[in-house]
Amino acid sequence: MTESTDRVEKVLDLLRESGGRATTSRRILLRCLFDEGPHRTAEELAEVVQRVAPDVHLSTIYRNLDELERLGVVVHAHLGHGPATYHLASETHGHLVCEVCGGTLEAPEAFFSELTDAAAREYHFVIDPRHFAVLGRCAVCAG
Amino acid sequence: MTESTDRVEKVLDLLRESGGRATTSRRILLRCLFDEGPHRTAEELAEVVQRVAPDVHLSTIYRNLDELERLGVVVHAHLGHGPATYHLASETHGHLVCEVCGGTLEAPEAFFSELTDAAAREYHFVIDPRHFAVLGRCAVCAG
DNA sequence: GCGTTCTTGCGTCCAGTTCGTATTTATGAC
DNA sequence: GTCATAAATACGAACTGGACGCAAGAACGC
Repeated sequence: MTESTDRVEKVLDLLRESGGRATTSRRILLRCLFDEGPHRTAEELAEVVQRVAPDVHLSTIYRNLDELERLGVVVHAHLGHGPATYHLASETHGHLVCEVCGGTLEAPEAFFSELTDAAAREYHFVIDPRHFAVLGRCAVCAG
Repeated sequence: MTESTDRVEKVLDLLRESGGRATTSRRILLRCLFDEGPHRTAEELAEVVQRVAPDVHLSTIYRNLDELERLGVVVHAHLGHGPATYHLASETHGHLVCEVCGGTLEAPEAFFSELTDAAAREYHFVIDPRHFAVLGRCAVCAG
């Protein structure tokens, strides 16, 4: 608990350094991001935040997530259809998402390195495997 | 023109075979799909169709695209943010989409084969590289 | 032709997200 | 501590992309 509080305050310092302010809703949101698992949608985060501070509005969550993303603290990813999910930038990875059951597999960035290299070589294109999921069928649904 | 008319009629035959009907709006939509370039959004297609038949409703476009997809004539792909794009199933390929400028590169399915193989090997996951784009930065925007 | 069934147009509704605005709040200067 | 000021907030409304229900219209088999 104390550890995640430390990390929260570190990010708030970062916010202040860039002209932002350390507000209650940001503190709670950050706590949730550090304590809860990854792949949280804005709505899910809002729900958790609102258990502590019911007045925090969903649009505040969105704006704070935007701000945190601009600071490089969180990133969002689109895992197929449906809402975007947010997680800490320090925990990035690629995603394999099943089109049938919606299950997601996390794959290390290294898993995409061959494709990334090929894209750079053949198209001078720098792939970011984190922002969008790679879709397909999982072991169960493909069988 | 005559050639694409032939192709349109062939699809309409397919529709009839599966219990569907050959309607004016479907004829025009198919004409657009064959004549216009790929990567058309439903809205763009609606605009083109409506130049010929202004009464065709956007929801009709959606429904017909769904139906054509069920028949395997067209497929849709999500190229990053924004609306889905539709193109002929015979012209499938993967997409590399630039997050900065929005430009899209088409890559043959073979380009993804190593990743596809690795996913099958390591995760028993069957990748479909066509449905969602791979995001990143194009040569210009990465430079 | 004629009835059946499919399709269409229209309006409405939905999720996910963004935006405008008046009000509140954190922060630095005193 | 107090105060001015700029930043953030709550709230609601708007917006985009798309799905849906329904009554009216159009294709098709006979």
